[in-house]
Amino acid sequence: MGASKTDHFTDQQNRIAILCKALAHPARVAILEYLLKVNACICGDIVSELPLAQPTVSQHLRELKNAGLIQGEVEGNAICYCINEATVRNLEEYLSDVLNRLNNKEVNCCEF
Amino acid sequence: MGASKTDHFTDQQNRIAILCKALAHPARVAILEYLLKVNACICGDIVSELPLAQPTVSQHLRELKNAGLIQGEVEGNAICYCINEATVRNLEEYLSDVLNRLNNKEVNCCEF
DNA sequence: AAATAATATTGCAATATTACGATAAATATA
DNA sequence: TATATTTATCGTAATATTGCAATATTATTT
Repeated sequence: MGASKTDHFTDQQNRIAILCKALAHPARVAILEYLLKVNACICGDIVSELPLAQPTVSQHLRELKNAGLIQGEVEGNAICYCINEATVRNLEEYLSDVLNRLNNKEVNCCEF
Repeated sequence: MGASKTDHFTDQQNRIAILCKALAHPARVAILEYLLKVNACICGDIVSELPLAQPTVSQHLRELKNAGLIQGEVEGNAICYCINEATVRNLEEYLSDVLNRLNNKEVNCCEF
């Protein structure tokens, strides 16, 4: 095979997996951090910041955009990307909830 | 290609990418949630909970374990898995930090 | 309108992931 | 010790991801 059986999982499980997959490559984490660091965020800057060719960066940007983690805006003949806060928050809140539920458990059996 | 250029990124960027990759499949998110829900955490239970064959589940469990998100303990002739809280917290804190830095930015240019 | 600049898309090769049947390994029980 | 039970590993097919050169697209400038 090679394709995952998304039908059998809940919408939330699929959504979290999609968000995580978008961050499952160090280049895409680096893009996120770069967008965080700078106040201008033109695609060309990202290309020169990363050790990857322009088409590769463009592909990574598209994956981040498809997952809703960033959004792009046409700015002259360049494109300005920035972080979509709400989506990052979704993932953060999910993990926060996991930690809360974990702490409210009577036993987390293997944990010493 | 197909292999990512991990050398060119920071340790943190690689670590975050590894954690996210471990959660980049709905089955592995489902495993995490199942471990959260139950107080016993036997591998066989996970297999019967998921719509996947036993070797496939075993493979997903190994990936979660390799990323440090869960740990397994021999329990008779079964194996008891549970969530490694510290690792989940690492990821949650990273995202929390991203959100903080985002809110402290003067401008997040594209965000209306 | 032609040339320039910035980003996206296409096509393709190399590698990784996903899934599972068959089988092995490890432990428990009769 | 033989058998059953549980989980891991191997082998392999199908699909996905990664990376980039070549090229297309879009917008700007001359």
